Amino acid sequence: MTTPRAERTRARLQACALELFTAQGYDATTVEQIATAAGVSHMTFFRHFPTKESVLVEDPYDPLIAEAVRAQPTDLPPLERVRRGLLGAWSAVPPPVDAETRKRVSIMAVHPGLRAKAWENNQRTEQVIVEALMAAGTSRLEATVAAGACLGAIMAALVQWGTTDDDAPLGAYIVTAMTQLDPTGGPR
Amino acid sequence: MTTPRAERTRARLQACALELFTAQGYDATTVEQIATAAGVSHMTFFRHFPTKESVLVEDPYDPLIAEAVRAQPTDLPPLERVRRGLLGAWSAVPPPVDAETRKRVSIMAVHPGLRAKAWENNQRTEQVIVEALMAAGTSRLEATVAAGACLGAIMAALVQWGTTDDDAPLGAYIVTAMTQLDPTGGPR
DNA sequence: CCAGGAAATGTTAGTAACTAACATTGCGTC
DNA sequence: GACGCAATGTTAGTTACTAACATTTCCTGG
Repeated sequence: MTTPRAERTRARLQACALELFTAQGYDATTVEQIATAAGVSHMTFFRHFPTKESVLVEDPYDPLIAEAVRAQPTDLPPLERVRRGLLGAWSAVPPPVDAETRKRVSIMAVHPGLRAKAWENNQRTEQVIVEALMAAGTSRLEATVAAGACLGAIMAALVQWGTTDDDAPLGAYIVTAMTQLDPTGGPR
Repeated sequence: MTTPRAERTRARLQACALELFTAQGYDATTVEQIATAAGVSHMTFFRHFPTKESVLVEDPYDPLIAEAVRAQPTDLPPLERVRRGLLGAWSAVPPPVDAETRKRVSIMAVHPGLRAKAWENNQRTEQVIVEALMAAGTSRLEATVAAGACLGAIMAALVQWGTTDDDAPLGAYIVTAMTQLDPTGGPR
């Protein structure tokens, strides 16, 4: 039900923000500047994005991931279920990764504060995975640890992908990360 | 070389902060209030702690961890080296965990923003582990993923310990977390 | 005991990310 | 073309944090 006008200003804000961030750096860019560049006031910015960082992130894949984890056979250990679930979710519905995505990740990857904020998002994903596991009888501690480990690994891979020059696809990094958590050592 | 006077005000600030946080919540407590409670100005607060959150955290164990990881046999896979290193560092020099520590962790555990900030600290630890692994010839990607996975698991265990009522020692949670990453399934 | 100097703290003024309350403008519908 | 609601603007705050400079406190040597 989002109005087309709102959607346009939202996109404009995102584009201007990305441009300014790459041009002069994240910290050196103020919300006021972004808003002005997009032709709106700073209040409008905050109506579309709750925080300055949120203009860089968006990640509506949580339900998908939860489903993929839930679909794993319950006789596997929790860590393995999360590992296969994440891998499966990725290969089933690979999110679009374009040049803009890369730019966004790059900005985040080199900025400790932003990486931390990105982790805040991860926490929501973690919650979702934990619930999926607990629904199958796993204890909360085991579930949280399994989710934390896998997401920690994926986050690390994401940051690496964002800082390297090499133009391998993000998917390759994700697969590497998850394979490393394979107790069998995975395919060699 | 820290002067005794400075050390005392630092401690006073920490104590007052903890008290106010537990009494009225982290967000509802202003730095000004903490400073006033400690009998100093807000500038003094920031001279001792770079940010508001930093009054809750401190974690000078990075060198220890790096050493423990470095000491692992290099023919083990990276993840296993980190896993054993962290487990070893913990059992070798368990940090003092008192009621105050628990209070601090509790405050952090229920506050998403604070958890994210705590992750910012983790990143420094991650860096240290990555360097230790790379010194033994591991690729940066593999090293980062191994460190990210283990720290993600430990972080998850820490948060669980901070939110549960059960008074099991933190060490038990850490061991559980690391055991879950054991590819052999660990001791049953 | 007191003077000198450095470390710790205070004062003041400023920036930037947010928030709340209320006014205004644009845009589709009847 | 008026009406009504969503999107935006204005204004005035609060709070974390920084910089520059003034002041106090405390230790040390004479």
